[in-house]
Amino acid sequence: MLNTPMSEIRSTSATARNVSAAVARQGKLWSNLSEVCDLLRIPASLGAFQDDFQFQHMQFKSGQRVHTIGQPFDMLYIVYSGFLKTVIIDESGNEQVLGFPMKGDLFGIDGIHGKQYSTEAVALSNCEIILVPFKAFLAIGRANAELEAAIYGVMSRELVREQSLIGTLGSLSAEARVARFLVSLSERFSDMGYSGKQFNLRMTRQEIGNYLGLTLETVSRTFSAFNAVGLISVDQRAIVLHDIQALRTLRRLPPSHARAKAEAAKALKLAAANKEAQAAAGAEVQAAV
Amino acid sequence: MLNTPMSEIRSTSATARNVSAAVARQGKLWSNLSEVCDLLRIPASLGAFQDDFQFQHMQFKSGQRVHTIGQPFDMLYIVYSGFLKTVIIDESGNEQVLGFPMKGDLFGIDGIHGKQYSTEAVALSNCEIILVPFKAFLAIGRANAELEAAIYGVMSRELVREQSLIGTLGSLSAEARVARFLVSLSERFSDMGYSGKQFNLRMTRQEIGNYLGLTLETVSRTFSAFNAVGLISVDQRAIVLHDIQALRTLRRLPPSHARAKAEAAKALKLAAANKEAQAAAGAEVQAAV
DNA sequence: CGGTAATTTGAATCTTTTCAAGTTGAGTGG
DNA sequence: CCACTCAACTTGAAAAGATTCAAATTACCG
Repeated sequence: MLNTPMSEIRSTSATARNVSAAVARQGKLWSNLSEVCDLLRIPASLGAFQDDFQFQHMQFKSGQRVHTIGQPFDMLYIVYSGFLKTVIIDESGNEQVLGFPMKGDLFGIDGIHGKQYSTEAVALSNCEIILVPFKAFLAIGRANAELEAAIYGVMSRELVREQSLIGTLGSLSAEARVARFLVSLSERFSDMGYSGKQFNLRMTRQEIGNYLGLTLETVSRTFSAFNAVGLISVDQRAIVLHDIQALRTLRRLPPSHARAKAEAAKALKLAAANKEAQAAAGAEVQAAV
Repeated sequence: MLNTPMSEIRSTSATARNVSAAVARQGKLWSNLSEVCDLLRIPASLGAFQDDFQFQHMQFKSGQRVHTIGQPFDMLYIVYSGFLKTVIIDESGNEQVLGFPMKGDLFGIDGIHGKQYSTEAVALSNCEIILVPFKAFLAIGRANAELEAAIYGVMSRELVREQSLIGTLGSLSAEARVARFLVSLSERFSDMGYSGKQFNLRMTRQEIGNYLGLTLETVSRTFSAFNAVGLISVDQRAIVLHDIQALRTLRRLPPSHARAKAEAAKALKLAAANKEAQAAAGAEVQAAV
């Protein structure tokens, strides 16, 4: 089930298709300022008239690193296409996933302070990345005051995103973390023009668990539990969200013995009654405390 | 024990004392740009010659809010003196502490994106805060290119600080979290010119626990355990760090039954032998995995 | 000096992790 | 094209770690 590749769901514009074709041929491309602003979700009007700035693209194969920890900082990066993860590595070599940058996301900001990157960005798929030399980045702000305010806004957005992750790690159960992770992915896919209801995960259970402060087994079990109560369908990397609102506010699933009772009740009845039991199990999902 | 008030440990400069006196009289004061740069740890040379910018101070009593969630954004804030906490509040009213701003820290950045604050800043003691209108903040950057780069650096620093918190929440045991929290406080106090070895906590166990993703009981127990093995001394809010390096790299304390055995051994012997057992328990602290 | 908030500590419980084993799936070479 | 292999994933059972609930003690504010 659910093996539809992402590319078939994608709502590709004519421009995007031409661009992809071009990339496939030359593996290289440039973006102008207004395209970059558009990607970063900065009101287009601000950067529309500036064509002095051109930004080079660069291709990365799955597994390649865009930048590594300790590497001298001189670039910011914007995802043009593909999926990545950013990680920090502590003194004993343990990774901590900080985020999963995708189309329109800016990364590398951590390098400004300290003049070297404190994180590592790894491509999870083949990626096309826009290179933004920090010097150019500064020059843009100087050239246009409104744009500069918008740039601060983009950095602030990153900060808020991280704060939200802190909130997730600091106070939610495993189930709530996984649920919100799925909702957050859903929203980002929607923004990108993909389906927010069904999509393929681009990262492993290990990476998800690491990101959420859980083990891969807990992530797997939680997916299975959500699947069992009908909140989602999972098959490996393929996900379908059946009740986004429930996922959004979920705090805990009913304890498994209660679910087992529900299962038992379901088993006693037959086909027709079956559906009602399913619905009941779904309704039993707890929301706020 | 350890009731020395912070003010006695403080190494107060002549300027700072005059300033404090002035504040006590008028409850109001202005800072110029070079003073602000100094506070933010921006190389002094950059802002030294600019006297066009003046920033107003404002007093907050313990418990007062500097800004609240949803409030329209138009200011950034720099701590001149005192201690605060910043929190987010989720849809069901639960707080999550994000940080404890103190002297020299910039906060309010989260408000830039979205034009309203997404966090709340609460004074934990009487505070003096420098108000930096965002317009002025932008103007500073425009007036001086080098300064602008430094400003981005300060924002980047905040981002890195949050990433480090994410790493802590995502992968460390309760004991390691508390240990690193103490080390981090120690370093900040040192930077401020206070003692990094002994200090008073400005926040409750509840607030520490919330910040670290733990319950207040776990924090209290962990303090007690560190105290028992001689890593620190605790008495209410008063803390003495006896082995900062051990705290920095600590992953787990030996299981309590092992410590109990050590205690038993200690009980059998007497005064002189006592000290050796203590040392042994200290040495037993595990570091890397 | 009384009253409330903060802290400590114990015991039981619950969640998540750890360890272990088996399954599935994609890619590779014969 | 199929067997083989490795990584990813799933699931179970036991163990560990942290939380919850409860009670007692200690500070601190007015």
